[in-house]
Amino acid sequence: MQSVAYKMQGNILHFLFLAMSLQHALLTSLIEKSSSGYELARRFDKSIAYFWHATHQQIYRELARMEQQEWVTSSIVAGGRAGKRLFEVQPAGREELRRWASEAGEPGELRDEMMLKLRADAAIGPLGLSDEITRRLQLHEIKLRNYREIEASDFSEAKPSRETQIRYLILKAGIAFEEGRITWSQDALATLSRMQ
Amino acid sequence: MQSVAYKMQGNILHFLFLAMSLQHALLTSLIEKSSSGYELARRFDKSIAYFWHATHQQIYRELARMEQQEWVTSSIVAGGRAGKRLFEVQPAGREELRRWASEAGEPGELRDEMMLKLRADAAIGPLGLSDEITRRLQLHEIKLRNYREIEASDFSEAKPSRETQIRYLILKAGIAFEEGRITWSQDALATLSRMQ
DNA sequence: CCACCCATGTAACTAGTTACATGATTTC
DNA sequence: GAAATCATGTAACTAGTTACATGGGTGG
Repeated sequence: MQSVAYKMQGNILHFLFLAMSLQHALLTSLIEKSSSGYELARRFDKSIAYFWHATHQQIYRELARMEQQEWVTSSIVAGGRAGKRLFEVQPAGREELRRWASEAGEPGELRDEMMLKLRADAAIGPLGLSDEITRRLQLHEIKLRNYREIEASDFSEAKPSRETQIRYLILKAGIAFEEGRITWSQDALATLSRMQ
Repeated sequence: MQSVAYKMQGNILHFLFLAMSLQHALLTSLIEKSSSGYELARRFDKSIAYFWHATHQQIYRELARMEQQEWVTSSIVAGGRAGKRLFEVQPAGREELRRWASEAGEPGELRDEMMLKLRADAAIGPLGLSDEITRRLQLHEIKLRNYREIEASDFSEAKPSRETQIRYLILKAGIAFEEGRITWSQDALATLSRMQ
């Protein structure tokens, strides 16, 4: 959250803030595998989507910024489709990733609309939220099943590598989160039906 | 997430999207108690801050927008400090709150930087994240203790009202979240130290 | 030849953050 | 009379969203 650099743009002095994380997520993803913006967007949806979503527009914008800062370079792929560019992380990008990782940060917020809707229900009377809670409960159950499948297929080795163990930790955070939401949703449904 | 209205502004036709939630959080807060923007910001930090933070600048901006839409009105307080305005919710505001509550929505994302840092650690080698995880573990423990105190003081009645039961549900979501993070952090610390 | 996926991008917005600014009232 | 708190706001940014636009390649 501290400003660490500034530059001129037009006539306006302005500060760059370096608590941004989408860039760091992309750097990590590109270190794992150099890719085009499109591939990155697809992979992001699959691997980071446990806890984050980003649109392709955002990703292209951040890639352009990172290229300006020389954290990544891009080159047009010969054999690929017209215009396809391969992004690769440069030493400055790796450096930045290390710097960012050692920074302190805030734990993320929960930011769940349902909590607001419950407050509204308490304030202006029954709003019939049970259906929506049931819908969400099902979504959480589907997510949890997916995670459990990944767990069974990717993390059952006897002697997992360091990398595998870390990726498992991340998955377990997702599993715990979904389980928590499921338990809570069931509690909420029981409470609401008891009161109706 | 659907567009439901449009209007002219300058020469540009543009759409209004009504999935916004800060306005609905403020409407609920104002129904509970009509307040000035300043009081609202303080109260927001206390009651909604389990899962959401908003700055006073954001709150004043949304209050101005809601006044334009006639969801709230404001009047200068006679006895108060110079310029103090009391905001009150109008029927259109209550109507809007009901409409929004019956809408379907997406469950919130987790969006935790630490997961990204762990991925980076897996990709470019040990980054020494244990200290930061320990720091966060302590933050979660403090939050949990606070929630447990609120639980003991506000939610021990034998026959809680509907409103109290709903507010307790919201608190329990916060408690479950913090407990989940604590358990996960301990697991992560154990895994990292085993590998080091 | 048509639909679908790959691939890149612009325009224009809404939401959230940070810095700066001002002044009144209460408390010590 | 100085510091803390109450109270409102502007300016200027960064982050994220939605709509629109374009075109090539692949599979049926």
